[in-house]
Amino acid sequence: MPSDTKRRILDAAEQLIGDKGFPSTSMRDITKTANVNLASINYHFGSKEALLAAVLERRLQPINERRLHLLDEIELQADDRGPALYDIVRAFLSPPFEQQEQWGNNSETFLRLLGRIHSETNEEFRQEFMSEFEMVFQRFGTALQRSVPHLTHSDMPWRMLFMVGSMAFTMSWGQSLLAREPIANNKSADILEELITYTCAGLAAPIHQKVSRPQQLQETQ
Amino acid sequence: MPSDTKRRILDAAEQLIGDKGFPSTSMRDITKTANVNLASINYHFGSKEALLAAVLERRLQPINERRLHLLDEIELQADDRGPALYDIVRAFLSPPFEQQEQWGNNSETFLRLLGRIHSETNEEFRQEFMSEFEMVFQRFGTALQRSVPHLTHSDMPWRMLFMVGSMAFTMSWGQSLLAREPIANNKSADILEELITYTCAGLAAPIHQKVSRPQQLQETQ
DNA sequence: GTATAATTAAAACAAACGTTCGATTGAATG
DNA sequence: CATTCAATCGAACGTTTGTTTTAATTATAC
Repeated sequence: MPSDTKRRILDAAEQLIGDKGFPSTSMRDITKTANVNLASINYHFGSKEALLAAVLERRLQPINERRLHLLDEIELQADDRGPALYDIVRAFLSPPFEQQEQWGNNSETFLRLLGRIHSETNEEFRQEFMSEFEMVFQRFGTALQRSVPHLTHSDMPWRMLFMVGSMAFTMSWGQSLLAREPIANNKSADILEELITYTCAGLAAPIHQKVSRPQQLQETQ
Repeated sequence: MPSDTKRRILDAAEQLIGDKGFPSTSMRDITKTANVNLASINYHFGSKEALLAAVLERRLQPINERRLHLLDEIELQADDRGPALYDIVRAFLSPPFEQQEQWGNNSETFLRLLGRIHSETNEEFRQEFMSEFEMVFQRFGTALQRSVPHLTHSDMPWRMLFMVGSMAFTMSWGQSLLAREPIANNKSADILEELITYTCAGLAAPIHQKVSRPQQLQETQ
C-alpha cells in the first residue's frame, strides 16, 4: 500500500489553514490532525511554506485549467463577435464552485481556503501566487474587453478586481451567511448563479461619467 | 504634555498589521516601530487582541457613524419612494475612501488594514467584529431593498455580500493594481466612483432566472 | 517638599514555534 | 540472509512568542 501520509497532511493543512489562516496554523496542529509525525511535513514538503504552496497548487491548478478550457470551448462556439459576457463570466466563476453540490456540509473547506488566500497579502508570496493567475487574467481580460467594448482599457482591470473580490468574499463568508439566516438558495449552484448575475451587470455597467450627482440607475423590470 | 504612547502604539500597529496581518505582527515589532517599551502594550491595552480591537475601533466607528449619518441625510431629502440606489451605495462605500485624496502615498495603510480585517475569519473574533456592523447592515439592507424592489428578501443578503467583497478587495489590492500598471484613474475618488458604478449595476441586476443558458446581457450604449 | 499615583524601563517567564537530528522501522533488492 | 533506502519516529535544538514581574522614573496632588 502506498503511503497516504502526504495526502493526509494536505487534507489537514487545507482544512486548518482554511479555518484559522496560515500563520495561526502550526505544524503541530496539522500533524496532530493528520495523525502523522511532526517531522513528516519537513520530510515530504521541505518547509511549512512549501506545504502551503503544495496545498494551493493541488486546488488552483485544476481550477485554472478548467477556466481556460471552458474559455476555449465558448470561444470556439462563438460567432465573430466573440463569446457572450455571461458565458465568459460563468467560465471564470464556476470552476471553484463546481466541485461541491451543497453548502453547509463540511467538505467546503477548500473554498474558505481559496477565499482566504486571495486576501493574504505577503508581498513576496503574492508574487508567486499571482504568477499562477497571469495567463488566466490575461485571456479573460481580453475576452471580457471584447464582449463589453464600451469600457476603456483603464476600466477593465478595476472591474475584474471587483469581480474577484465578490467571488473571494463569497467563498470565505458564504457559509457564515447561510448559517445566520435560513435562506432559500442554499445550493452552491444557486449562489453561483446569483454571483454570475451580479457580476455580469457590474461588468457591463456604463462607464461612470464624472458628474457630482448622477441620476439613479434605471431598474430593470 | 500628555503621553502620546497610546497613539504611537496604535499608529504602528495599524501600519504593521495592515502590512503583514495580525498573527504575523509581533508585539516586539510594534513597540520597536513605535519606539516604546515592550510592556506598554499590555499596560495600556491589556493584551495583543485588545490592541487589535482598539485599532479597529478607532477607524471603524467614525466610518460607520458617517455611513449612518449620510444615510440619514439622503433619507430626509428623499421623496416617498425613498433614496435613490446610487445615493445609498455611495453613502455606504464612500466613508472608507473619504479620508485620503491620493493613492500611492504611504498614508493608506488603514485601508489595507480594513480590507484585511474583512477577510479575517476567526470565528470568535468575527462575532465581535460583526456586532459593530449589525446596525449598519440592517439599515442599509432596508434602504436598498426599497430602492431595488424587484429583489426578493433572499437575494439581498447575497448582493450585499458581493458589494462588501468588492469593496474589501479594492481596499487590500487596489494599490498593488495601481503599482503594476500606470492606470489613468489613480485618485482615490475616481476608484471609488468606479466601484460605485459597478456596485449599483450589480445590485440592480434583474433576478436570475433558472435557465441553463440565459441570453447575453444587453450592452448599454 | 513630600506623598501618591501613573507611566516607563529592563529583565525574566513559561509556552509554543519551525526545524533538525539520529535511530528505527519495514518492505524491496541483491 | 544481508543490504539498501525511503519513510517514520521520538526528542531535542535554538528562537520567538505574549505576558508578567520588579524596579526606576515621571507626573500630580496635598
